Amino acid sequence: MGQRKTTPAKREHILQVAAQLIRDRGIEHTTLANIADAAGISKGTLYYYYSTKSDLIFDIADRHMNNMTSRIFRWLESSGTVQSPRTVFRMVLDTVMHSRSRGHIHLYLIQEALTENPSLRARFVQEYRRWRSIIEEGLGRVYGDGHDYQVMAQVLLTTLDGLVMQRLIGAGPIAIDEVAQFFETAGTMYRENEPV
Amino acid sequence: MGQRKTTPAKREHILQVAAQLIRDRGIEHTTLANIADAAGISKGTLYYYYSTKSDLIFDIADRHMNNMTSRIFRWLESSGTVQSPRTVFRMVLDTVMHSRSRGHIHLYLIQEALTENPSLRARFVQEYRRWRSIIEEGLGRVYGDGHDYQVMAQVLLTTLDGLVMQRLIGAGPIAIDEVAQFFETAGTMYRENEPV
Amino acid sequence: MGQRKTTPAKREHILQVAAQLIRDRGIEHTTLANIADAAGISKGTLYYYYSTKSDLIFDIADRHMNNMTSRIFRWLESSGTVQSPRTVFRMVLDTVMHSRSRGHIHLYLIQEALTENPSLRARFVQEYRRWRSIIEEGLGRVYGDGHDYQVMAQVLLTTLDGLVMQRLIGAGPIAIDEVAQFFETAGTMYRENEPV
Amino acid sequence: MGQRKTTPAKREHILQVAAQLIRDRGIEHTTLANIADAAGISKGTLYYYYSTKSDLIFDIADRHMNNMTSRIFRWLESSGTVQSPRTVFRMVLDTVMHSRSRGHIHLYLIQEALTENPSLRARFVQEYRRWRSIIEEGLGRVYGDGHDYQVMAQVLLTTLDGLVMQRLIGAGPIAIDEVAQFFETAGTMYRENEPV
DNA sequence: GATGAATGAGTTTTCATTCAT
DNA sequence: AATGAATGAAAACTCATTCAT
Repeated sequence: MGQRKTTPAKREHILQVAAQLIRDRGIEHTTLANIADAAGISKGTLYYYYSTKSDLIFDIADRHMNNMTSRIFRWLESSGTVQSPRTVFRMVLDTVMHSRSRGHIHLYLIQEALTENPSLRARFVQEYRRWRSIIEEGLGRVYGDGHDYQVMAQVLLTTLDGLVMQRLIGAGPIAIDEVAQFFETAGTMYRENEPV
Repeated sequence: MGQRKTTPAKREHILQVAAQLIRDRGIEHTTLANIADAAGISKGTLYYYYSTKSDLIFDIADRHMNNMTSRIFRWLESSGTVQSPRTVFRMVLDTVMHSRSRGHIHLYLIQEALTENPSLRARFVQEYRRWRSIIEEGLGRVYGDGHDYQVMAQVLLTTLDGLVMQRLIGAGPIAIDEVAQFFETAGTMYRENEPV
Repeated sequence: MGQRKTTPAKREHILQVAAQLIRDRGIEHTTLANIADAAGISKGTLYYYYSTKSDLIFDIADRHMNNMTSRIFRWLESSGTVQSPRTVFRMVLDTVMHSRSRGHIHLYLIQEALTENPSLRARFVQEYRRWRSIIEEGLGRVYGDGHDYQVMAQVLLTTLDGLVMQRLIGAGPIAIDEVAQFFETAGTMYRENEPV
Repeated sequence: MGQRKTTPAKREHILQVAAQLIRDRGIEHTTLANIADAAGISKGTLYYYYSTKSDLIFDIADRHMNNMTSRIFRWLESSGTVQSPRTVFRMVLDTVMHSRSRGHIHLYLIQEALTENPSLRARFVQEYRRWRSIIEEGLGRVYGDGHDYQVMAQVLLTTLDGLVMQRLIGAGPIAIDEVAQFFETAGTMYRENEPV
C-alpha cells in the first residue's frame, strides 16, 4: 500500500535479493556487484532501478519497517479476542524475534541511519513512535481499562530491541517464555500500583 | 592496568583517538588515515603499533567492555549498602546510559563482531554472561533472599541494550525514572509469584 | 530554413531543449537522459530522431553558426545605409555578444570540435572564413574605398571571440563603447597608413 | 615561488604529464588511468598526490596562469629598453601564442572553470585583471606618457584570447605581423585622439 | 621507532547505446 | 513512432597494507 510509484516486479526482486545479502554479510560487505550478480542482472540494470546504494538501502529499510509495523498491527487486531495477557506477550516477542536475519538487518539499518543517513534516521524515529503507540493501545485493550501504559510500552519495545541485539550476539538461549511471564506479572502489578 | 604487554603511552594515545573517531563516525567510516591524522602520527607509525585495523578495534572493544564491567561491578559493591531497590535500578540505568558516545561505540562494536570478527564476538558472548551474573548477584543482594533472579537479570540487561539503541536513534526522551519504577514493582511482584 | 530533410516539429523541439541544456551545463555535463527528460520524451525516442549524441551536437552547432552568420549578414545589409563607422562597430560587438548563453554554447562547441569532432571542426573553419569575408566586405562598404580590410576584419572577428571568452569568465564589465571607438579611430588611421 | 607546500619532484612530474595529456586530448578524454600510466605510476599513487581529478586540474591551471603571467611580466621588464612599439606587440602576440598546446589547455581550463569549478573561475578572473594591468603599465612605458591605456590593454588582451581560439580551430594562418602593425598604428592614433 | 611513498584490488558510479515490443 | 528495460565498458575514487629508508 503506497510504495514509491508502483514497485515493478524486478525492483521488488532486487529489493529481496539485496535484503537477503545484507542480512548475511552486512551492508558494508554487500557490494552492488554482489547484488547485481545475485539478482541475475548487470550493474547497469541495477543502476536503472536504484541510482545509488543509499537509495536501495533506504528502500530496504522502508520495507523492513513496514513489515515490523504490520506485524505489530496484526497483533493489535488479534489481541482483542485473546484472554490471557501472557499469551499475547509471548506472541509479540516471538513474532518480532522470529527470524535471526530480520534482527540482523534491523541492526544494520540502525547503524546506517546513525552514521550517515539522516533521512533514514528520521524515518526510524517516526516508526519507533508509531510502534510504541500501537503497543500502548494493545496493552490497554488486553488489560481492559483506562490506565496509562506508556512506560510499559516503552519497556516492552526496548526489551525487544535489546533481545534482538543479544540474540544476534548469540549470548546463550533466550528464555522467551520466562520473559513473557515476567512482563505479564509485571503488567498486573504495575497496573495496581499505578497511582504513584 | 594490565593491557597486553605494557601498553606504551603512544599505543594508549592511538587507542583513545581511534575510539573517539569511531564513536563519531562508525567503524566503517573511520579509516586508518583518519586515525593517524587525528593522532598526529603517520600511517606507518600507526602500523608499528597496530599491525591491523582489526587488532586496533579489538583493543578498543576490550577497553570498552572492561569499562562496562567495572562500572557494573562498582554497582554491585555499592548495592550492599543501599536500601531502596528503586534507587539501585535508577543508578544502573543511569550509569550505563551515561554517555551517548559510549552507546554508539557499543553498537558499532557489536556490528563488527557480528559481521567479521569471530574472536570479538566470542569476547562479547563471554562478557554478556559475566554482566548477567553480576547483575543477578546484585539483585539477590538487593532483595535479600534466595530467589532466582536469572530472568529478571536478563530482562534488565536486555532493556539496557535496548535503551542504548533507542537513545542512539533519538526517538524521544527516555523516562528513566519511570522505567526504574517499573522494574522495582515488577521485581517485587515477580518475587512473590515465582513458583511458576 | 532548410535544415536537412524537413525537420519535424519534434526534432526541432529536441534541438532547442538540448541547446538550452548545453548552454547551461556544457556538453560533457549534458547527458542524453537529461535531454530526453527535459524534452519530455524517452531516451528511446530521442534515439529515434538522433541516432548519436554527435549527430545532435552537430545539428546544434549548425544551427548556432547559421544564427551567427545571418546576424552578421544583417549587419552587412544595414551597414550600407549607416554613416558612422563607430555606430556600426558598436552594433556588431553588441549583437554578437548579445546573450551570454550564446557565448557559452559557442565555446562549448568549439571545444567539442577541437577534441573529437573533425567534421564539426571543418565546419567551423569554413564558417570562420565566411564571417571574415562578410566583415571585410562590410568594412569596405563603410569606409567606401578600395582598401584592403583583411587584417582589420581579422582583428575585429578575433576580438569578438576574445570578448565572448572574457565575458563568460566574467572578468569585469566590458567597455563596449570604448572598444568600438578604439576600432573606429584605428580604422581611420590604418586606412591612411596602409602602404606598408 | 609559492606553489602549495613544496611541490615534490613527483608531484611536479605528474603535473607535467597530465598537462601534456590534457593538451592533446582534452580534460574529459584524459582519465586518471591515462595519467597514471603516462607518469609511470599506479592509480593509487596518483591518488596519493592528488586525491581528486579537480585538484589536479586546478594545479595545472594554476601553473598555466603563472606561466602566462611571468611571460607577460618578462615582456614588461624588457619593454623598457625597446624603441619600437611594433616590435613589442609582435613579441607579445608571438610569445603568448607560442605553442598551440598552451592555447588548448587555456581553452579547456576556461571551460572547466565555467561549468563546475567556481574556485577555478575566481582564479581566472583575478588573473585576467592582473594581466590587464600589467599590459596597461607596459603600454604606458612604451608610449612614454601619462595617457590612459585601459581600453587598449583590454583590446590587446582580448585579441590574444581570440587569437588563441582561432588558432586552435585552425581557420587559416594568422598574420601576426600585420596584426602587430595594426595595433601599433592604432596605438599611435588612439593616443592622439584620446580627448574624446 | 618512525615515516612517506607506493600500491592493487575492489567499489561505486556514469552513460551512450541497443532492442524487443 | 515511441518506449522502458537492459547492458557493458569505462571512469573516478577508496583504503588497508607494505616497505625501503
